[in-house]
Order: sequence, then structure tokens, then C-alpha cells
Amino acid sequence: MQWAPELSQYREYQVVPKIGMEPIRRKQLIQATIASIHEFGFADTTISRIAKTAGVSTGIVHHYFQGKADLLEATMRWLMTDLRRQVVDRLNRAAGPHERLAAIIEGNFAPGQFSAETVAAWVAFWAHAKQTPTLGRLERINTRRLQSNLRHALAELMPRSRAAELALGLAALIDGLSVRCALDSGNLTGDAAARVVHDYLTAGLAAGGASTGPQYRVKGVGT
Amino acid sequence: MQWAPELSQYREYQVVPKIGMEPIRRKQLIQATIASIHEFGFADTTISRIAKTAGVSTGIVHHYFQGKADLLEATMRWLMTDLRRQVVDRLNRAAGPHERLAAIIEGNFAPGQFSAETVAAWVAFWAHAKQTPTLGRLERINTRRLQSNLRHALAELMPRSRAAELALGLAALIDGLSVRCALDSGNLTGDAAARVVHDYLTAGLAAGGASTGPQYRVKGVGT
DNA sequence: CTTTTTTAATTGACCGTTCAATATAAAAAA
DNA sequence: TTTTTTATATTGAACGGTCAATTAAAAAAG
Repeated sequence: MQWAPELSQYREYQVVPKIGMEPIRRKQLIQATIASIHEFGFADTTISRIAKTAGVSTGIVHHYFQGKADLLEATMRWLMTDLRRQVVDRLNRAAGPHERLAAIIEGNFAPGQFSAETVAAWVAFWAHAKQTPTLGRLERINTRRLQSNLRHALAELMPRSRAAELALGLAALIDGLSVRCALDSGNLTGDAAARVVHDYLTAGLAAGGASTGPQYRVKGVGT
Repeated sequence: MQWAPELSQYREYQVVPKIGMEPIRRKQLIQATIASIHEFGFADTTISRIAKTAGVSTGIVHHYFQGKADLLEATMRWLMTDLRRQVVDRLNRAAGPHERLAAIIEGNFAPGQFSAETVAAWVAFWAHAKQTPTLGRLERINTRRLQSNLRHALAELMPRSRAAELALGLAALIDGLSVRCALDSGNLTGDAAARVVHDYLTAGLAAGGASTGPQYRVKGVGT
């Protein structure tokens, strides 16, 4: 190698830039991407539409991102980071499993998370996670994090197997309510959605350990 | 007008059909559309790919459908009809609210409904319901039908307001489990998913009438 | 005057749709 | 039966349009 990795070489990149446009433009373009997905849908979210929404030209996008795929990945990371911060902030103030569960639920339904724009973006990314490996990996990280948080808190209150099943149900309910928010657009508030999840959790805790299974069955119809 | 609308004129079109290709081709193209959405995603589901999957030429699509949008609408209607039949079949054999609730849940998780192909198509249509009015209308019909079925059965077992909230939660949980099935691809069986919903219902019934609301709150974090 | 940032024109690929042709099979006529 | 007629079924190439990406020149900043 012809260059020695001196400190100045690294610092140069941090200290010398004439103007700190990069973080500003990246944030601007990511938010424009979210807005475009909400307004026009994922399919009609083109580079030129993102640029127009952000109030810049199309060339800018390729200057700050490697391409459309890179921008979309950065957008999903942005959403994940936002959600994570909401949950972690609340977890840091929570004491005991009950408060930790409440922190997770309320973090997922915080105002910024349960907005029409955000849930539309999440549903769009879910729809593409299977075909785009990068987005799929991010989705898996996000899902595992939510279920792991829930499972560990629940494990202090019930057997592990029951905790795992209840964690799956809670996570799925949160996702399902996001879908409903994205489609009913405005008729479902974050508070109302959070209450549904809280009720599910309370009922699940009261039911105690055992999974009950179907209590009634329709006779004569094979499953 | 130069022609009299005699019966023979109408019957000719009905009686003389050379070959009954239409229903065959329509079903063939709809199923190819579902398969393509699963394999390539909604964005890469093109006319030529659908035609190739179905083993026909691209032109044929426009002979049996008005265009791509018409084919996609027909595909969503097909999914709705399929789901409806699964639920109605079970409802017809159900006696009393408990069995009716079980019928609705099991219908939604019947083998054909909880397959990777079907759930992938549903998630894709959810993602496009907001931008495509026709798909949005169909989605609304489907959601209203599910929630209405649940609400009426639950109303016989609890106060109406509580029934409405529980119906919302059950419907959202079903949707959320579909999302999980679409993303985890195979790791979640229909039986396991149905058990989660059954447990939620059982716990919700045991909790009785009142919505409990959050039992614990994280102090110092504004919602 | 130099470097960074922005713009706008261009390129190549691919989409949905159309259309003229060809094939096929049922119905009518011979 | 055999031939002719007629309407449907199907094909695949061609067209117009749009997209992401590239590129070089203009504009702005220091």
C-alpha cells in the first residue's frame, strides 16, 4: 500500500468539507422518498419525483446515493433507526417487565411512527422485502428485534413457550394495525391502536401460562 | 335503428360459442398473475412475464382483459371470492356465536388462503390499494366484510363497543400474521397462526366486557 | 482561479399496448 | 360426407412513452 493511514487522512474527510451539505441533502432526499411513497406509491416513486418533492434536480440523487436502490435502502434504515430510538428511549426509563412491555408498545405507536406517511412506507417495504435481498435483511433485523424485546420481557411473567407465542401475536398485531392505519388513513389513531395492543397483552397475561388452543370447532369441515 | 332486438340475435351469441376458451384463459392468466407476484414481486410482474408464466403470448392478455389494470383487479376479486367461499362454507355449518367465530378464523387460515403465493399477493395489493382506487374499493369491501362478521358474532357475547374493538383487533391480527407469513415464508404454518388468533379470542372473551386500557405506563415520556 | 455543487440533455433498456397476420374449429352449404 | 363459410383464438413484431443512469457543462462558493 502506498499510503500510511495517518490520523490526518481520516480527519481530513471530517474537517475539510467546504459545506456540510451531505447530511442535510441525504435527510432531505430520504424524507422526500417517504413522502413520495405515501403520495404516489412505491411503483410511481421515481428518481425525478423524489427530486421534485425535495426541490432539487435529479442528478443530486446520484451524487449523494449510489442509485435508486441505495436511496431506498437508506430510507428503510432511516425508518428503522427512528422506530428504534422511540422504543429505546422508553425502555431506558422502564423498570420491570410490565413497564418494559408498555415501553415497547408505546414506542411502536408514537406519533411519528403511526403517521400515514410512515406506515405507508413500511407496508411498501414489506411488499418488496422478498424480492430485494437488502430490504429483506433489514426487515428481518427489525422483526427479530421487536419479537426479541417482547419475548424477553414476557419470559419473566410466563413460561418461555407461551412467551414466544404471545410475542409473535403482539408483533403481528402491531403490524396488522399498521396495515389498517395505512389503508383506513386517519380513521385509526395511534392511541386507539395502542389500546388494542394493551388489551391483548392484558388479556394474554391474565390467561396465564397455557396456550388454550381452539375452544370451538366447526364440525365437518376439514382444516 | 336498423335492427330489431329479436331473441335470436341475443341467443346467437349465447348458443353459438365456437369454443369456451374465455373462462379457461381468464383463470389461467389470473393464476399466472398470482404466481408472478409471488416469484418476481408486484413491480416486476409485467404483461410479458405473466404471459410467459401462463405459457401464452402477450397479446392474449388484451384479448381477455381490457389491460393490465383490469387483470390485476380481476386477480384481487379472485382472491376475495376464494376467501369468501372458505369462510361462508364454514359459517353455514356453524351454530351459535362461538362456532361462527371459529368458522371465520379457520376460513381465513385455510390451506389455500395461508399459502406463500396468496399472502404475497394480498400484501402486494395492500401496498397498492391507496394509489389505485379500484383496488382500494375492493380492499375496503373485504375488510368491512371480515370485521362485520366478527363484530356481529361477538356482539352476542359482550357489549357492542367492546365487540367492535375486539373485532378490530382480531382482524388486524389476521392481517399481521399474513404479513409475517409472507415475509418468513414457510416458517409459520396456518395452524400455528390460527392458534394465535384463537388464543387472542379466548383471552378476550375471558376478559369479559370492559376494555382495560394500559395497565402500566412509562413515566416521563410523552405520548 | 479552483473546487464543489447543480443542472439538463442524452442514452439505452424495457414497459403496456396495438395491430395485422395466421390458425383453428364450429356451422352452413353442397 | 365433404366443402365452404364465418367467427373466434392466438401470435409476435412494432410503436410510443417512461425510467434510471450517465455525462458534460454551467453555476456557486471560497
